[in-house]
Amino acid sequence: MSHVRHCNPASFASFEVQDYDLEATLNSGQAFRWQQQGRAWVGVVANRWVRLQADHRSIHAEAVEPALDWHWLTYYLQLDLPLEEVLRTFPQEEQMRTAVRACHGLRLLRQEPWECLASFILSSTKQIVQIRQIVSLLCERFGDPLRVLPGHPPAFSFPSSTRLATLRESDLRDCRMGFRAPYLLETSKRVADGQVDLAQLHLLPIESARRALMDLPGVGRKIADCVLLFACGFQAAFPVDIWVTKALHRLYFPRQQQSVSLKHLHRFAVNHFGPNAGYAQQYLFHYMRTKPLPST
DNA sequence: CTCCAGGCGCCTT
DNA sequence: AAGGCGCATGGA
Repeated sequence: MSHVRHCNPASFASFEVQDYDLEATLNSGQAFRWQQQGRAWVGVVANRWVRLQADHRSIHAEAVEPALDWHWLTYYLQLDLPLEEVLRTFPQEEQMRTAVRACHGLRLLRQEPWECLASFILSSTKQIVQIRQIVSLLCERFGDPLRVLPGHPPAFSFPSSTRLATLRESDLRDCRMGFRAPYLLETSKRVADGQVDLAQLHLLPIESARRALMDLPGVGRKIADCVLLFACGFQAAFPVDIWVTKALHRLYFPRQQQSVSLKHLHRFAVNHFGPNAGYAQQYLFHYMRTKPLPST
C-alpha cells in the first residue's frame, strides 16, 4: 500500500510495491504505447519519456529530466491504490477467484483522457498489435519529439486534439486507421473546441460522463466505458467487448445456447461484480486473452 | 484463400 | 427496442 521512495537528484527513482505485475499491467490492452526492451519497458507518460523495470519488490524508473516530483508517474501507475481492498469487493465465487489467481498483480492504470479516448476510437475491430501500430504512426507523424536517453530510438508525445483537429481526413487515413479516420477527426475538433471537457468528466455522475462521451462520433458504449475506466477513474465502468463477452458466457452462462444480449450482460456485470466491476473486467479480459481454457 | 479483430452508425423489423 | 450489416486494414 504505502511505498518508500529512494530518489536521487538525477532522473532515477525506485518505488516499493506489493502485488504489482508491471508486465501484465503494461501489456494488458489498456495502453498501447509501451515497448519492451529486454527486462525494461519504455513509454511516454505525461509527455515525458520514461523507462521502467520491475523486480520482486520495486519498480525502478528512469527519466530524462532530473525530477524530484514523480507524482506524474505514481499517479499513472496508481501505486497508492490498495489492491487488496479492491479485490475484497469482488464476488466470492470460484470463477472470479481463478481469474484473480491467474493474473496476480494485474492493475489498472490512470491514463490521460485524450490519449485514451483517441486510442480506443482507433481500437474498433482491430487486434491489439494493430492498434499499437496505428497509434505509433499517429505519434511519429503528428506528435512532438521528446528527449530520450542516449541509445534509445526516438519518442513522441501523443498528438493533442488541437493538433489532430487541423489535419485532413487523408492525413489520418495514411496512418492506416481506415474508416475510423473521420471519427477521430470529428472528435478531435469537438474536444479542441471545448464541446467536451475531458478533464472534468470525473466530477460527473458516471451516467452523465458516459452520455457526454457517447455523444462523440465513433464512441459507443464500449469505448465510452474504456475511457471512464482507464482514464476517469470510474471503477464501476464495465467495458464489454468480444473477449469479455466470451468470458462471461463461458464462466457465468455456460448452459446458455444463444448469446446473452449486451443489455443483459451489463445488468449482470454491475449486479454481480459490484463497485469495482471494471477492475474485475480487466482480470477477466486478461485471463481470457492469456490463459484460455483448453477445452470447449 | 477465408475468417476475424478490445465496435460503431445506420438501417431495417 | 432489438437485430443485421458495412466499414478499412491486416494478422492468423
